[in-house]
Amino acid sequence: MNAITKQSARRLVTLLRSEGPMSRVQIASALSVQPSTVTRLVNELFEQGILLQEADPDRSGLRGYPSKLIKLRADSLLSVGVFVDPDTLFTCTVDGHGKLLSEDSKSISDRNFQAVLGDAGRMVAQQMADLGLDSSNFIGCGISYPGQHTSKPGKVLRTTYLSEWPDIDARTDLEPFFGMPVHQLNDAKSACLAELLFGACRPIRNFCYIWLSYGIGGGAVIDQSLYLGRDLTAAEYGGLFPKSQPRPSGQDLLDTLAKEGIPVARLEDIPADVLAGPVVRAWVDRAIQQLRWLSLVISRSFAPDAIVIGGRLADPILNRICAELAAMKTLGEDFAVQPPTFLRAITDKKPQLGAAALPVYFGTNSALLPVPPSQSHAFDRQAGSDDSTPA
Amino acid sequence: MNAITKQSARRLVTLLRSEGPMSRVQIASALSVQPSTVTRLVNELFEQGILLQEADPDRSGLRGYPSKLIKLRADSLLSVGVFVDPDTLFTCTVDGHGKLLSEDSKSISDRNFQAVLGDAGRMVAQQMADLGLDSSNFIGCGISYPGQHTSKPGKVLRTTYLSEWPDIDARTDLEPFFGMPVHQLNDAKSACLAELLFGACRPIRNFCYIWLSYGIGGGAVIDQSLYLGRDLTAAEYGGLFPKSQPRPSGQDLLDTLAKEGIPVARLEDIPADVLAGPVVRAWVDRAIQQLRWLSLVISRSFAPDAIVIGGRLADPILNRICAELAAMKTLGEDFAVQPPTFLRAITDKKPQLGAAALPVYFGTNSALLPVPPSQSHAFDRQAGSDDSTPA
DNA sequence: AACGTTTATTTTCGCTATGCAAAATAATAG
DNA sequence: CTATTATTTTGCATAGCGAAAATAAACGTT
Repeated sequence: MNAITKQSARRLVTLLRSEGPMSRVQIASALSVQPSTVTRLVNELFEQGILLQEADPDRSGLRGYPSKLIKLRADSLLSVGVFVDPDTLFTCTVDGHGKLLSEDSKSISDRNFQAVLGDAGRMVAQQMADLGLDSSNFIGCGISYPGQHTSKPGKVLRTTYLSEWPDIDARTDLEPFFGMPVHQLNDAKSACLAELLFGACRPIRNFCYIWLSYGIGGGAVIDQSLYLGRDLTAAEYGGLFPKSQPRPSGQDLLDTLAKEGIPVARLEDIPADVLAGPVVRAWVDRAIQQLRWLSLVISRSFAPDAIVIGGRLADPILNRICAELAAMKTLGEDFAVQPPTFLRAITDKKPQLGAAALPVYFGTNSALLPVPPSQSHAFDRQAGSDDSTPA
Repeated sequence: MNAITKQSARRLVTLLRSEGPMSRVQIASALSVQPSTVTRLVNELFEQGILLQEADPDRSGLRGYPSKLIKLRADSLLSVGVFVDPDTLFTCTVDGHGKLLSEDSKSISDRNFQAVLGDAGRMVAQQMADLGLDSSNFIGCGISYPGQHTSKPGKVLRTTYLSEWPDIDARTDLEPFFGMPVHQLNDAKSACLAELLFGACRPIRNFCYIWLSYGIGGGAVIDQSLYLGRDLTAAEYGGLFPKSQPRPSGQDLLDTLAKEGIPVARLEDIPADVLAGPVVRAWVDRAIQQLRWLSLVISRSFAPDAIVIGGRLADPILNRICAELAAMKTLGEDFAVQPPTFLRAITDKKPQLGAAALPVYFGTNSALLPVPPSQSHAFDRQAGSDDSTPA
């Protein structure tokens, strides 16, 4: 009874997530539908427990029927996120606003598929029980891990660490572990969705996400919808930086540090003094030049409103990269139009959030385009018609 | 009475243009609607003179109700195209299959806006009269010329040659000259649409077009819809090749020839022996390397099914570029997925066709996505619902 | 060769969901 | 108490669906 199936209801939820609470009239205008349609949709979503209304503080004291603000109910659209780091398993539950209700982690001793997923299922079950909830309260579970998508549709990612994992079909292979619908995408695209649904990109219609982790990934959102491209390989920016060359990836940074006699195992373990030191500084300087070039490429191909920087690289590094890119007057010659805005991701340090965003996205999102085609030239003319003949 | 307003009707026309003639059942399956819906839509479009049906030759000799193929009526959806070269004005009328019904050209003596558009209007009126038609038989007029789109919405392109032209609003400033709806896009994006509607890209859902003319432009089609990006600047690939450096543009080729003592005024005027000679060969060799890099960029950002090469560069040059790109085993390191197909455009030598494609596109096209969101996980569960309470 | 059978496709029919325009309603300011 | 404004309701039109019926060929049987 509660899956959001109507296209317009999905557009409504997507709009509210993007713009925040709005009145019915504003919604109607934004979706290009009648206010009455909004009222009907909103009433249905009230009954499904997805929306709430509250008094509009901005309008108190003004004339007219007091508008009420329609907004997403925080405690609805609960979802589960599972992020599989090569070494650690992260799980969480989140509400529809992306607030963590619970989280847990466990180091991975046995990378066997059954073992990891079995652990994940048990961790999730425990968290649900602790919250007094069960799987029927959740819209689904998202699973993400680093890797590249391959051409096998519905199958899992290629990834070096988990290469012994079988080809996985989300529906048949993963759902038994969780008892709810399961969705999966790689770490970068999941993080991109977290930023879209819960993070800094909520109000941005078109953006590209540059994900700087151990590897380099990305995502592209067009009109509040993830654009995946052929074989889900759109915005795989890592492929633009050959692994044989210096590249702005976390692994490259760790390798650089090791070569300089500062061996560090994980990105999180880089000490603060090293982060502030000359080796990291020089590495970031070079990375910024490479990412400036990437930003130019993105601007000239996708022309997004914003380019978003996020990943598991240390915050000081990503902050500096973002700030310096944003400060650049131009990304290249002959820029006839404004360069895009640069934004710093805010959900990237919790990769489980990305996973948890998947069920929310696939269960509620819809392109925010007006449904009726633009009739800017609705002339009523057509060759071959016999309308000219009077009846 | 005849504008195609229904979303599903537009999807149907878009599908038929993409796939060619199909039976009603095939259409229903492709659009994810019921056969009865297709029958109703098809009947409406028969009455509007847009579709025809014919016997299905493949099915003769088989049991069962003989399916009939539904197809676009060639003599419907007539449109007018106006291409403004800096030196020459090209006009044409085309049918819905992109067949030229008439064409005309006139060298531009006075680049004044009123003068050029006045000439265009008169040329078009003459062609319509010669065909025994008038503006009511046409769905609209497209205007295109070289230049870059700017951030002014609905306004005209920036272009060096026509820089004295005023900001133009298609509806108010251009329609009076033609007495029908007018649409405009720059030369590259118009050519991209011609290829989508009339040319080699009809069956391709996602592709990127590389337009090599005096300048370098491009277009990106996602799900049979033109993706424009912010300020219509998506896929403006020229911006990836600084004008201060050698670049794969026609102007660069002419400059190169001039430097070698072979001055040529226009791309069409390069003699065959020069085209086959060493200067052009060397230039093309370098252009191919640059375009290989561009193709890598496109593959990693858009991940299209195909990359299409077209433009006003001489056919031997474009043919060689396309063939050599297609023959490359890989565009870069670490290609986990197939590189895209390379296609040679077939409508690029008639830039008026691009202009004429605009009214057809804006009047009939629609994204080919299924209208209902994919319900691969149509579980009916939702936190906060009171459905658990028995009535 | 005639005629019923099989098969695939198309159409008809009744119903539901969606959406729109106009009227009614509710709250507030003056 | 009236004007203003935003929302909701009402009545109607359209789009799309599922199921059943109708249709058009070819096959099999006599």
